[in-house]
Amino acid sequence: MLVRIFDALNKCYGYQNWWPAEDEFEIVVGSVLTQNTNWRNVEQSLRALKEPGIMSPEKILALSDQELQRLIYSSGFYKVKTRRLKAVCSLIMNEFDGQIHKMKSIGLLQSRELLLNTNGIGPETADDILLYVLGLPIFVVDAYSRRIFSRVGIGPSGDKYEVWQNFFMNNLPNDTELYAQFHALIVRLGKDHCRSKPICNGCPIFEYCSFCKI
DNA sequence: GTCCAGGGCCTAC
DNA sequence: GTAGGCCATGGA
Repeated sequence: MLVRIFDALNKCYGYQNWWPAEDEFEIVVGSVLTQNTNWRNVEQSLRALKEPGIMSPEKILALSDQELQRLIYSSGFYKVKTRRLKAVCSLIMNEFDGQIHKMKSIGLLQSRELLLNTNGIGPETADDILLYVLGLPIFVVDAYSRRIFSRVGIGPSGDKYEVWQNFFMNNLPNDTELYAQFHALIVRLGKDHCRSKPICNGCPIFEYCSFCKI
């Protein structure tokens, strides 16, 4: 069922350029800034960091909190996100010589554990980094995933992250590219359809979705 | 004016 | 272990 839904979304929307970024560290920064925040707001902050050439862990750590807060202001929660960005930058500098891709050498489970023990990195942000930066096969669960597949009527009950992650990973091939594209397609679908409307005209998964058919 | 966005932490029971 | 409050801007 999940593979068929993936195919339907893929056919409808095609390849999603996810995650748009010039380098791997920019994805890390974006994953923190986009927490509960519209991507449009995040893009302003990413530009504010890139234009003066500050998009690196050592340069971000060299900024005062006030300077960093000003640069990421448009992303909201700018005080907590300043703390979180510096925490993940410190991790990258202290453990991986400033190069996030070196984290891959310690394996998926240890990488995930390390990220989850970092202030401001929860399960979704950790999995964003594992999947889109390190290219490791792990499924990213978000609010859209839960909402859409609850409405389709095939998702698990409750909203525990690991339960939902297991639901996807136990019913899909263990494939980084598929996980990356599926998550992107789910977000795309979530933006287009099934937000609050009781009927989703033209929804690409209409035939599978009990919600659309109400 | 209200609602929500590509979450996570902290505190109180 | 979990429900609720909090963090905050910007567009619809």
